[in-house]
Amino acid sequence: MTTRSVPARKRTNDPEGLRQRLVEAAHVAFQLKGYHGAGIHELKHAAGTTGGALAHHFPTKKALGLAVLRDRVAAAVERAWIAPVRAAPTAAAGIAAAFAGIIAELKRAGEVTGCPLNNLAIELARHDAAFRTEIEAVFLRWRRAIAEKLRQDLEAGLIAGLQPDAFATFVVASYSGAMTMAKVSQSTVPLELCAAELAKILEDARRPAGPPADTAGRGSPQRRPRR
Amino acid sequence: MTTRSVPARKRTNDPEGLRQRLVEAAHVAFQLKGYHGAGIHELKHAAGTTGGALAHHFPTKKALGLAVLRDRVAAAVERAWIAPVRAAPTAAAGIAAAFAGIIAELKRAGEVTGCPLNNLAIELARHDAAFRTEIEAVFLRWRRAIAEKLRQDLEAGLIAGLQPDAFATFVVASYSGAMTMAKVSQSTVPLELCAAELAKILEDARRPAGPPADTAGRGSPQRRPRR
DNA sequence: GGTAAAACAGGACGATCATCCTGTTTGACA
DNA sequence: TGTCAAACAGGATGATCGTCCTGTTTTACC
Repeated sequence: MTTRSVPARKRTNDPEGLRQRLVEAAHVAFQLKGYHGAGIHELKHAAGTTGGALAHHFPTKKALGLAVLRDRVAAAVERAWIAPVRAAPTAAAGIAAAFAGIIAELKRAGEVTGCPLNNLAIELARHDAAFRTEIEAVFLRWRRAIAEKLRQDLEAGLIAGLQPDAFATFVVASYSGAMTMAKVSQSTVPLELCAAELAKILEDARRPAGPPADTAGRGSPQRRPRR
Repeated sequence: MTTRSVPARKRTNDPEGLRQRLVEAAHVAFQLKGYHGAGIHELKHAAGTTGGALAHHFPTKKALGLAVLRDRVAAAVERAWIAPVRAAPTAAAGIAAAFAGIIAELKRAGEVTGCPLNNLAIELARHDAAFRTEIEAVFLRWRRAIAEKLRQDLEAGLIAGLQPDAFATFVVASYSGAMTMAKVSQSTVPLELCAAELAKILEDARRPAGPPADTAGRGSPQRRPRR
């Protein structure tokens, strides 16, 4: 226990806290202005720190960008998509919940800054191999979570006639593209339209009542096999 | 007619040609490295010109960017999507043709640089109002072409149970998002999966034989009204 | 052929970019 | 309490950013 009666502290060393502030500031700035559009000076000013601290925690801008991807963007996808899908009773409910949550948040914010993963993906996928790998991993986890839920629904006999992996990719693609248009039009309408379309498709894939499917049994689904 | 027997020409004034070279170089560079990622020096070097010429044709980088959007990006969307959709017998065929053409071109190129409209949209939509307006206009024309074709199919009784405008937005969103994933994974697979999903959905919306629909007639479509 | 504007060349310009360097403060441990 | 590495401050650094300025060449028109 050091003498804590020192009159006034000039500085408080808080490496983890400052690191978080830097990553958060970068996350926000990248989301608003893009990776190349946001300058280092702006980032350290927003985080309330200086060049020395930034260099200590992140030697290069690339290191900071990777931290944003790993810590914030991956977490955002987890929070907005993976968790709702996993928690929902069905894939259809989970997808609807994810869309609804994001739309509600956008309306509350009053502006559309776009999907953080897509924003960085388009700007950095071809720019650097490390970024590309990291981004691809997040996309993969995202698709996997949806596909897994779809597989559960299929095995439970709740839906029929679709391939989990292909449809999961389709869902992510529809959402991503809708968010891009939402960003351009600064409106949630594209997201609402796409959510409705996906809901219709999943409704059509639903089985009538749903007696647990005889998984290995006869190959004839009860309703409209989608070829 | 001037004396054309001058020994050697040092320069050939070709304002329109140089302008095209500048716009083309910028289009390529923006596609590969993004708007902010591509520098002015790089652009004028690629176009084989100097600062004076660039300043003469485009006073600012923004002016050059807008020219790229109007001249090249809009044309790319027109060529890859609007024209195939208009030329096709049905919307389903047009959408399939657009996907197929783009996938074939990507395989020929051996790399995926992404949709030029999406690339610029995500980077510039929130950066500048002029860019946003221009990008939104291209998206609108794109969606309108698909919606128009869907409306024709509906009126011809070829399909039923979907809203043209909403579904057109859905198609553009699916493609855009799929292209983003294709860029990240450097693979055409996401595009192929999404094309197949859209084909399935449009197949399900197809009417059996297709006697020209009694447009204003009874409100009960022959097969599975999608609510 | 003379003239003026358009079409270019080529470099200067200040600002900002990301990174690095030196020096000071803090905190853990002996 | 003394020591030392980690954690920061703050500015220097060269490179590159986009823009602008001066001067020369070409072209259209009289």
